Amino acid sequence: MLDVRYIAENLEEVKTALANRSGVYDPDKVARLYNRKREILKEVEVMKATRNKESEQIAIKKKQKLDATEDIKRMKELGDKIKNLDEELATIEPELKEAVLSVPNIPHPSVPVGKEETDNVEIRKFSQPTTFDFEPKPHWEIGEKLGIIDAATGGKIAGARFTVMKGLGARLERSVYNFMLNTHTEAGYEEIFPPFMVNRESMYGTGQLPKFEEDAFSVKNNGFFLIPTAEVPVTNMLRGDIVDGETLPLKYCAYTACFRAEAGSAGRDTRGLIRQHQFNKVELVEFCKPEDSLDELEKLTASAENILKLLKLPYRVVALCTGDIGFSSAKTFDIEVWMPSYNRYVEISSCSDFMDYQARRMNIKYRENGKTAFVHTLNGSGLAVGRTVAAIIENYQQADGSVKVPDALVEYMGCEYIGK
RNA sequence: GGAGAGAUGGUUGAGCGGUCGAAGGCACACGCUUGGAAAGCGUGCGUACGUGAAAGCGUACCGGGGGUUCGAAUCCCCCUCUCUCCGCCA
Repeated sequence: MLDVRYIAENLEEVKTALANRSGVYDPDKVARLYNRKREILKEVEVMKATRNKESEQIAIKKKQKLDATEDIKRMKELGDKIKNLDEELATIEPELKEAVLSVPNIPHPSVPVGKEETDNVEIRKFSQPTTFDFEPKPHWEIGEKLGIIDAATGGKIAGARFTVMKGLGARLERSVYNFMLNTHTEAGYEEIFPPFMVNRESMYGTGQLPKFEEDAFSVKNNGFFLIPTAEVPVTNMLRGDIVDGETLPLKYCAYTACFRAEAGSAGRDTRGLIRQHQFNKVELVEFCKPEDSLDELEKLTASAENILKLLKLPYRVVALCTGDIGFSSAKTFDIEVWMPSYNRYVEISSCSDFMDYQARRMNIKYRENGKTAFVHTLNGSGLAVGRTVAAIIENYQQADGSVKVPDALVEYMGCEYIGK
């Protein structure tokens, strides 16, 4: 969330900065409620100061066995007034909180201005779209034929958007995330294996709640949520903490399964591994000092890109425009891998700098030279495993229906081809 | 799931309804001392909001929420979490 006071005191500036954002939010309401809260606080704090002082006097009188009934009566009246004001505060505060939580992050000035996906800007490209001297097939057909992707059984035992990976398919899945974790830990990210379920507070912390509750799966008998991304448990590890500035940046990588209801995606990407209710992902999460965050975003994006480079998969990096960046993000790069069956680039990672937006919401600070300040948080997929597997199968497919194993994965797979 | 115990600052650990934002120890920071260190001594050491140029001052916070009271870390109620024992389980 943004700083409430900043919104109230720089209302026009905030509105201008958010002008190119999509969504509904009401900074005016934030300012109005904040100003009212301030008025009440001013009034009630003076009253409380009086009460505290006089109550002390009552204590002294009582100790001296003097009569204090008059003072007690006065304080009782004051107490009622305080109670009334406190009650008004108690109604304003949740409203204010809700209002400020609904205001999205301010895009960084370097973010391209635009309304939608088509206004995103390609930043760089690695390699060229794969060419074939035969008619390439989509990964779900290749996978089914090789007996490594079984959508039908997934549907039988769970439902639509669930898949069973078998044999070398299951091994490919495992190889890919092991390869990712090894690569990232060698690059200095600390490996985390978090819970796949989290409590409600954690979902609020990273912003999945309250706005996007329908996108998440929840567990009926205890109120937990299945994590939609490792960002949720890993970022929340530091919720409410003040860390020593010298430990920054803190860089984590985590493999988890991810669970998404995919509400509102009916009919989209119904075949293959692109859009599942459960998928594997390796996530990169970082906490750093404010002055470093834009550089760190570049590095984090490079770390994610490195996986595709090592796998020799063609990709491009896109800077999302103001209308397309996520709600909490100040700046986002998407990494898109070439997917022959789609005949276009498909998102495989989204790397975002949230600045202090998440940190303020989660109250994560660092201390340096005796002062505390909010950290900056960043995260990015490094990468989505299912989509990587799909991209490997499609880009490495051979004329005979087999799939060549990328050089970087041969040692993990223990073979050079799937289906030979 | 059953029974019991507990939750206080970075940590440990006191705290009779009143001068308690909270003793003491440890850790940490600075200074003195020293050739240098250790020890010793001294000083400092929570967060947020508000106000102020600053020092400071005000308010709130002792797991979370509610209540009693002129006044709550302390009393009452609800919730959450942790620990011990039992059961079950990987």
